[in-house]
Amino acid sequence: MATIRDVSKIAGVSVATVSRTLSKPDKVSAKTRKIVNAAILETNYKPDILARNFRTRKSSTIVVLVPDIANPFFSRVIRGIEQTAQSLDYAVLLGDTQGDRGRESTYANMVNTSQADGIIQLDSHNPFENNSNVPIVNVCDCIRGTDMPTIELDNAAAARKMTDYLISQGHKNIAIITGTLDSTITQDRLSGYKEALKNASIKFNPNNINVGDYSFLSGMSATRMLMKYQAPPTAIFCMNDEMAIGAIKQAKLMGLKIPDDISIAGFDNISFAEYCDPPLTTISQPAEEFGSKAMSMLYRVINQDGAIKKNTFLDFELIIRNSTGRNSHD
Amino acid sequence: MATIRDVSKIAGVSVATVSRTLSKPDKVSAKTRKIVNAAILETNYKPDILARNFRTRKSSTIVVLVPDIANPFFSRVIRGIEQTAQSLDYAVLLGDTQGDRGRESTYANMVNTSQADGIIQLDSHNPFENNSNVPIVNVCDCIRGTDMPTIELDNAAAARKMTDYLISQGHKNIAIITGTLDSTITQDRLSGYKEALKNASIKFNPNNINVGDYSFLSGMSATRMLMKYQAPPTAIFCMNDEMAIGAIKQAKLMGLKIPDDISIAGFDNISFAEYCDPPLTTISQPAEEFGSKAMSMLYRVINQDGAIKKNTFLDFELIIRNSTGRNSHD
DNA sequence: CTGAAAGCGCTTACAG
DNA sequence: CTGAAAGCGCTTACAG
Repeated sequence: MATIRDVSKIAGVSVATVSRTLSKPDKVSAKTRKIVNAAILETNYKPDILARNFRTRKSSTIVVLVPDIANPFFSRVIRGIEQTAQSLDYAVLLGDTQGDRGRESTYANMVNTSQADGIIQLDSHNPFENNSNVPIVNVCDCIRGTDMPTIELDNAAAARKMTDYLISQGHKNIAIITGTLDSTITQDRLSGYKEALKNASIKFNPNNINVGDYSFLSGMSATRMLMKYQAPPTAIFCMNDEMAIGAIKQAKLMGLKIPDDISIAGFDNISFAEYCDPPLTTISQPAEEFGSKAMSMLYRVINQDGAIKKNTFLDFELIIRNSTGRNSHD
Repeated sequence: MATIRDVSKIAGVSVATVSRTLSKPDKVSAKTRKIVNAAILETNYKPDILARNFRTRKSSTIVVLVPDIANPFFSRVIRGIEQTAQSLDYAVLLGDTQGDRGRESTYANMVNTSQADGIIQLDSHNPFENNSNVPIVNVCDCIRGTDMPTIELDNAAAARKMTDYLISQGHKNIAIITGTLDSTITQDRLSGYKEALKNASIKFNPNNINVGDYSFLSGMSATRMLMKYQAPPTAIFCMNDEMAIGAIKQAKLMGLKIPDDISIAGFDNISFAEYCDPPLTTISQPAEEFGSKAMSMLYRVINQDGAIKKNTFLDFELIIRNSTGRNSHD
């Protein structure tokens, strides 16, 4: 590969001039620029970005910590991150952590070794033990009480909206299948559910809370348990669409009609929500926008360029489809 | 951040010795090692990997070119890449190309600028105009007639197996909904389908080929057209699961019973295949293994360490579920 | 507008 | 086993 030195020799100028022609062309005379550009073409010179990054002490790379890249919601968030990173000339390193703290800190540490300039964390952990001054943005599932800027949904409000809707359909015995309990998202959605019940003066029944883990299978097994109660719920609100799809499958296996016998709702509005049978009532989240906003925010944090908003909330939408309907049990 | 210089001063040794303590500890006396390690601890020194990469002329980073990260099959492949990359101490840069050649070559060019050591390409394009000597592995959707090592399925054999199975169920009028025609995968699966018909002495009907684009919607619209024929097909083989799920939705909308009125099969065995209604008959592909094998192969190419196999074929499996059944039309 | 020079933080032959 | 020194390919104050 040709280096800047090769170009400078052929052009008969200093390496400084070649460098300037590339980075600050207005500081170079038109004539010199022409000569240099010709030499660049001739040598097929491509600047060594690794060397440049090393010299300028910035990698123009960010790392995204994601619990599971194969999750259909996260993969859309990452698509949003990636698109915006491209337009800002940042490269995106993938840190699939599988929820493992060790992997998280390994990846997060890439900032300390100059391999990345900042971090986008999609999980509700702080990858650093104490508040460091590493640029980091927390998106989707956000920790409370840290200095990290967050981009999130008002998950309590969204869960309240869904629960309100189910109540409006005449449901009183409404179960909820939660995600893993250590996640902020789970906690917020749970409190939104409880609030809605309270506002409607419906007594909260602890048996109606079933802990899942955001997987299809946990949606199935939770539903199996719930439907064995003496007074089974007439509606089940699942904290994500996968669990709701699992719940639908289980309900059908038990011979139940949806939504006549049981209403089932999800959260996320993944693309399959529209294609399952019946189509899923759910909360739509702007997945790509989460990614895009997170990347823009991280850019501002890294480059101290623009206002840093501590907490950003994006809009959600209740999508009513046919997996839910009026309570026909009483 | 502490540098190697800081450590060397505190330890009272040269920077060379600090460097060796980290990279070739057996070349350093136990006593010196102890002193150096203490100094490293004291200063909380983290080697600057960017500087190291620059110095050693390798980035220990690879870039993966993927048409769409949000595709549930690709995201599993990437998970496989990422896991293996981790164990080989490589970082993974994400290149979501959206099928755009310009983006592909931008990302591929990162190897020429020292930002990456090699490329995994998930699409059937050569990102370089002419055969370059850039380390690259082509996986899943592979180009014919290049020097790139490929890791793929025998897609023709897999499509033949599915078609054979449908024929064995008494189907003769079997339609196929293809992916985009410029993809090698599409071509291979199409020829497998044709071969199977030929082997069974079933006359191939060009009207039974409907071109889709691997999306739900194209599965729906293709099915709408196919079912309007005077003699509509009794089975539809879709080249991926999304189109099959779209086809199922459309068939239901038209009041058809699956599989009684129409058998529908997919390809990929994404996680939703098991949860749609009826569960989808499909071809299972080892998505993670594709990624993992691709990464191992790329490692060997980059480091010229181990045998390079030009074409690797992984195993597929026919998964029979309830979206297909015996032809009950004649 | 241009060039000479320093230097980013490492690694690694080379000499001892 | 250890150190002094060169150098990876750039960028950027500084001087002119």
